[in-house]
Amino acid sequence: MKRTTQQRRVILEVLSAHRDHPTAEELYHEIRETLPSISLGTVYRNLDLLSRNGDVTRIVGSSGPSRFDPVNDGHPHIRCPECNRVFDLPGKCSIDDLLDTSCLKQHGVNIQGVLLEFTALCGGCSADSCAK
Amino acid sequence: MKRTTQQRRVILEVLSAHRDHPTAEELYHEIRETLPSISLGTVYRNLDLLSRNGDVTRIVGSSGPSRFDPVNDGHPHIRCPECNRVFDLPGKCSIDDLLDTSCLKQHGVNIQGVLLEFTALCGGCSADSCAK
DNA sequence: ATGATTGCAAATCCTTTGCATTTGA
DNA sequence: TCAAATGCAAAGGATTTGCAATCAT
Repeated sequence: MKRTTQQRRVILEVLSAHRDHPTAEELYHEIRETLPSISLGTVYRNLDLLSRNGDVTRIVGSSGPSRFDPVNDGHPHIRCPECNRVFDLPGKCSIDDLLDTSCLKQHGVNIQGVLLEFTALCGGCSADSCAK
Repeated sequence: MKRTTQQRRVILEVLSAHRDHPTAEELYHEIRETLPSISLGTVYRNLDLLSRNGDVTRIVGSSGPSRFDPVNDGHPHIRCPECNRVFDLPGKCSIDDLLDTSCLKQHGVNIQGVLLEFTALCGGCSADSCAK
């Protein structure tokens, strides 16, 4: 049975306060300010559990470590290949829209999840590129 | 300057003969039947080069190693969370369709790539689940 | 009380890299 | 000829796992 430990609560709190999408390691360092003795393994274990549970979203990318998103509504992400950061995409690209417009409906497939990520230079790195 | 080595040619040949999406390690074992002395590092190096070059597609998943697809037309994939295999999705879900229907156009973002992967139990694992 | 969860560290998995050697243009 | 590519093995980064101790219920 699942228990509400202090660690799990703080991990979710700290992640939920993020408007960006931190890595497990970044969360770990941040959480250590509140719980100095928490271990990296515990952060990984809980992020895994929370994402399996649908409380948060694990964003896997074409490179680098997983990032985590406290919002789990199936919205798409966009990744900058330079700095490897992930941003939310605004607009009506929800999971439902995707499924509606996709070829899945007609196949009667029971979808458990959608992984959608666009790659494009972000503003900062785009500016850097011009300077190069 | 890029050279056509025997290794690179055979890697591309073997991958191209696949209708599924093997991992680097799977390709490595298969290729060793033709080139017994090829190393895993060379397979990885070439798959990386080929995918950067747009000759093949690297499919990163929410778990497990990367898989590779000889077809690079931006078609979406579907992954079974049980056996972790990746299947092609038929139908008109091309990268262009995605971009047309997405919220990206109106943002004028210069997209470099799209990562689209649905998760659903495949036929085999779905049947297994019922037996459990 | 007791099973879930933790901290710690070692292990594992996947992938990349350094370097001496070989090979294709 | 000579830079690109290879084989080998070691290193690397991210994540998972085993285990004894702790903690929530």
